[in-house]
Amino acid sequence: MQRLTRQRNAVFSAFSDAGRVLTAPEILAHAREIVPEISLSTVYRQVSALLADGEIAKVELPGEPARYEVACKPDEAHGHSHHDGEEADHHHHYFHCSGCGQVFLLHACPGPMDDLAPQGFQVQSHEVTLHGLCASCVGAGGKAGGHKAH
Amino acid sequence: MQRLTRQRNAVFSAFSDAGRVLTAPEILAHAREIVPEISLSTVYRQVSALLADGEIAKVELPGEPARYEVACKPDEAHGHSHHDGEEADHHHHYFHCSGCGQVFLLHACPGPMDDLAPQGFQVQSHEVTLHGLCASCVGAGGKAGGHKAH
DNA sequence: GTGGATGCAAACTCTTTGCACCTTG
DNA sequence: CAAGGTGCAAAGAGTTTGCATCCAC
Repeated sequence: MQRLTRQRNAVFSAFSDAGRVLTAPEILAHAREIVPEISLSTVYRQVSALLADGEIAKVELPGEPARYEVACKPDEAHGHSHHDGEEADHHHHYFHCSGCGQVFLLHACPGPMDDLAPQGFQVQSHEVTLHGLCASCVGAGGKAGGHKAH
Repeated sequence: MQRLTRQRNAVFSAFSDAGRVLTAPEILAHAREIVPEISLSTVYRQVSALLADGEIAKVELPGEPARYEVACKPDEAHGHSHHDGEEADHHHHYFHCSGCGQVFLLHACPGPMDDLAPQGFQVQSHEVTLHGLCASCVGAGGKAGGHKAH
């Protein structure tokens, strides 16, 4: 179904290059280092395909454009070709640095928070976003809040 | 500075009418019940003014258009604007119902989560969003997903 | 009467889509 | 060669802004 175009490869390898959570324009920039003529439309189309394939996951933070990260597919390469519809656990939380604007994956979860909801409400999932300064920005002078690296 | 226009009044009373967290188009709909000729631009402009005045607060949830809620201003009118740092800011979390799409304010907070961040990161704030079914939608048969309350 | 507020339309950001052309298998 | 992907441009949602008009003060 999916053809192995240079563009598809470029989009996917953009994640390996950066190894972090990327916006569509950031993916475009990385992909253009490999295929300079690639367009933003193709990035979005390949991102959609990769999302459908479960290769990457969408990361939406409040007030931010969508980002994408490589999905953690525990044992997809182990010969288990039978892929059950939903990958059970894309349950991640994120840290948004107000210094450089980057988003980092957190490897911890505060656990279920069903008790925060009012009586009679049925909690199905939760999202946590942390804001602050990443290690680099703390080192670079702490109070540099707000200015974006460009 | 601010003139008491019918539109400003209509926008502000939209919140009293609904008493919940509203998107701009929802504010427009409520305001039009009072001032039918009001435009979406004016809603956005009045919302900006009300935000600047601290009358309302912006509520941004992942993957959702911005919403607005009346700000809790503890005792701003009493002349005592200085507080002990207890709840100077409106630190709220929200519940997003996947049934009716409404957003509800939560009155609890899981507390600081600085330990979720990697070493060297400086956590300044956190946001929590719960997803699930509100009491009405649970009562209405749970899987009523998608239909909006008019 | 004057200046801030309004309504309309255009602009802007982010994302999706229609269409003619090109590439992969 | 044909199915499918690509680039460009245009369309959409959500939000902001320029401008002539209007109305609260």
